Amino acid sequence: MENLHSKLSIQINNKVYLKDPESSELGKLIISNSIDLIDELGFDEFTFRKLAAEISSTEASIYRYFINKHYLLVYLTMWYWSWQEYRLAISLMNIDDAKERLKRAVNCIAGQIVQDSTFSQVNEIKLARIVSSESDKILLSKRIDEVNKIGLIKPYKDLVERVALLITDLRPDYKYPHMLVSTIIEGANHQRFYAEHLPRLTDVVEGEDTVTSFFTDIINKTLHPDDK
Amino acid sequence: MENLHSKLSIQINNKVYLKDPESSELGKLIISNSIDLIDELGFDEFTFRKLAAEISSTEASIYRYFINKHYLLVYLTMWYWSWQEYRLAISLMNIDDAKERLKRAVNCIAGQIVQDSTFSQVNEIKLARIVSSESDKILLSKRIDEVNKIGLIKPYKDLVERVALLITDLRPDYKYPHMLVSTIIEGANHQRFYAEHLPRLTDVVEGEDTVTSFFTDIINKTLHPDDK
Amino acid sequence: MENLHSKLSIQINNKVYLKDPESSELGKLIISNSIDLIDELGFDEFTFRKLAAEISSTEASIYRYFINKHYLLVYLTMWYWSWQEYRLAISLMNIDDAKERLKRAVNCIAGQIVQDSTFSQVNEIKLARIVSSESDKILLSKRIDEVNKIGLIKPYKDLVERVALLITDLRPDYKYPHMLVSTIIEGANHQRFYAEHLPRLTDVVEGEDTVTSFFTDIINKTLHPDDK
Amino acid sequence: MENLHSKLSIQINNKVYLKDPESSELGKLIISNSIDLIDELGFDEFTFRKLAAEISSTEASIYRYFINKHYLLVYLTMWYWSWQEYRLAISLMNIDDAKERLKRAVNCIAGQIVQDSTFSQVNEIKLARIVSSESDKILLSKRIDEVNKIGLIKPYKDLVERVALLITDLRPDYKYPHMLVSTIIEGANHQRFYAEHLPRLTDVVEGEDTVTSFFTDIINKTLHPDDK
DNA sequence: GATGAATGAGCGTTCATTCAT
DNA sequence: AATGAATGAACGCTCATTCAT
Repeated sequence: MENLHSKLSIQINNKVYLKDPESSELGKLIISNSIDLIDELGFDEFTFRKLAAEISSTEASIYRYFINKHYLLVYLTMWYWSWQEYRLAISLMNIDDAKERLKRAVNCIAGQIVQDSTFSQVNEIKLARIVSSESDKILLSKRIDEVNKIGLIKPYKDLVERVALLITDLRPDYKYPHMLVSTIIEGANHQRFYAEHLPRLTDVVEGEDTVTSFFTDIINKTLHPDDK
Repeated sequence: MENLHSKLSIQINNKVYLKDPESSELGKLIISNSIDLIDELGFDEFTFRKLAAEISSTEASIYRYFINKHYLLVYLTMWYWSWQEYRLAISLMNIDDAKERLKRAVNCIAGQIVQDSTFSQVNEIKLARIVSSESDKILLSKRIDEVNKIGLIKPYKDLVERVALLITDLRPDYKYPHMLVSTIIEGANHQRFYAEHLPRLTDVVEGEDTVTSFFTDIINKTLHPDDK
Repeated sequence: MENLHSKLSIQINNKVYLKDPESSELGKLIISNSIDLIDELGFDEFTFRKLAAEISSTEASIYRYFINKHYLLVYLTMWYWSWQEYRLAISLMNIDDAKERLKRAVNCIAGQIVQDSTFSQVNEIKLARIVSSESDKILLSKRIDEVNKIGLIKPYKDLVERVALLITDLRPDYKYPHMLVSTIIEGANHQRFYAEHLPRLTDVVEGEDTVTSFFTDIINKTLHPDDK
Repeated sequence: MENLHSKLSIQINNKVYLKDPESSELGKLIISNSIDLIDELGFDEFTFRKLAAEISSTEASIYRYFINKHYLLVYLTMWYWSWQEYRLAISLMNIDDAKERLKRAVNCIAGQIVQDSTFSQVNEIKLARIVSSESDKILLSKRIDEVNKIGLIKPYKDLVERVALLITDLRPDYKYPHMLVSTIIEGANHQRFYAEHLPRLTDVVEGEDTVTSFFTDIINKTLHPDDK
């Protein structure tokens, strides 16, 4: 497992940050506390001032690491998608059956997140909640082209691509693999949020992971129309 | 058609505003110019100060109508969903076949928006783009519970409900009609945005409305697995 | 009593208001509700907007009566001092002994206020509390000279004068009758406030009206040094 | 005198400020100029914006030192009372006779203020005038309990206590020492203001410090009724 | 005479950011 | 490398006030 981890370790494009937060204690504090704080306040209410107060440091110090709070959010989001791809890679190891591979992938991207103890300064559950509710502020933002141009969306596109390939492996003639994958990823995020706040937009069934069931059902029917 | 319009006219919950913007010239200016400005700047950069400058009025005057810019966005979004339901109602008139009704509904909610000359101060194309990229700031916001409690999300929930019922009409045993509908509506919004900015997340085919095709395909296969 | 009341009825200098609030129902509403509201919020937080909301009228309507909120406070305060002088006049009727007259006067100006049912729209207890804590904003204000020039402080000066004369009647050689009276009036206000909020500045004795006792003691000793 | 000063230097509760204004040049500018400006404009017209313009700095910089202008006024007032206690301490040094001690104390608290060159950035004459006319905005304010709870009124209460003890030394049986002291302090402030603006409330005698004489007379008669 | 609508002005506050140490 | 101090700029909001009806 150790060598796996090192092989698959999470690499973040160095254009998101000015100084790698992994390279110092303060940097790690910035990461872990920003996750807590954004989860608690929402991204709009989150500021470098509040973060600085939280870690007993100063705004100026945080600016050493990130140009602005938008880029910090991009960093967290990229980390999350990279981690998701890493999880997926592990989940697919030594699995050969295309159907089973896809099933596992859907579980990864639509299923519930659990804490991963490999990365100590990251609370993956909170981070998933942040990505859920705030990542649209990156993906649908006016700044998307600028951010995309320097490659910061790559981890997300890679994840989508990788799952899309699993679909193509299974059904080479299916015409919309990328749309299907990105719709599932983002739809799952939304549905989990609605389950808590706007249940009339969902069909929650007590005691099962309705979100996963829903998307698995779609995948099965969409890709295996004549299977039976 | 005239009497239809009056029957189906768009009513907005009066808790979103302090003073009905439909009730005065200034109010209408606020609506039409806020649509232009939010579309141009994005909601984060949009401020009452800028809007006031645009309509040669003052922030104080705008505050007579809306508590803050968040509620203005809620107003616009509610208007949009109400208008969508109104469009849907028209599109389904005198159509009896359940399959055809659902097909038309999907076209409505996933299809491209065109300008509607009935409502002069609203540019529906820009508004659709705003709802596309900013409505998550309402639906996924920390304030959702407060906003939902006073009934401001009702138009969206009603729209989802109405389409979900079409699904139930066709397949009474399908378990996830609401999730399917809300996923389609929001997925379509995202996909249209990606088509322009992040094509690797989509599967655009030149010369066809890929988004509609994609979701129509899902609907068909998900709801008619053994039809043919 | 009726003719007494008419003789001694409270006349307010007509320069404080634009339109006499006694002359209309709305005017009376303005008076009674402003007393409630200033007592509740403090004068700084009190605004014509809030008052208008309270009486379901508009700011513009209130401006028909008073130039601004400062003058409304002056009105209330003048009313209060005039009412105090009226109370004093009643309390001294048919009393001839100079000592007794002074004693009653001190009771009037330093004693606790009770509701007077003669003036229905005025809650004298609340008004006394307002005068207590806010009248310094008139008497010590930068605008005092402007307000004083048009005679708006007259009721207060008249009250002080009248009590000072009682002192002079008793001790013609006492040199500081006005200072003594104004110090007592204002001191009593402060002491009552402190009794509630800053007891370390007072010497409250359970079960007696310490404020009155304190000032009565001062009066007695200051004016009767060789009485015994 | 030097070592006395260091012993008795003025310490201000650090809850009034965010950053100690004594700790920087800007801080000292804030103090000295706010005294000038409040004295000139009155506290209501005084704003951080105007102060910032005066010292060629920005509101933001001032907010580094004080939460809001109310707390700045509390700071100034506390400083004033601490300074008064310091003056008193000096004035009583090596004086043993209780009567003489009290007499000096009354001179301190009721007498006229003169400039003290020890504290360069503070113009004590202006500050005294400010405390005179504005301190009631602290002591009688709706916020008094909040301010008192965190100890910001302590300097005033200490000063009152200290003088009250002198009274008790002289007349252990006198029942209202605190009321007498606080009445004198505040009465003196008012009387000095009236002498300038509302002479009919006072009994000014040309060429003597009437305010001091008046209160000294009260003290003497109130505390030594049978002395002669 | 009373009100509805609108507005000019300015306050308090916070933010993102820079500079000097 | 990290921080303390300072600041320019703008935002959100409210107030007092006026005008037209």
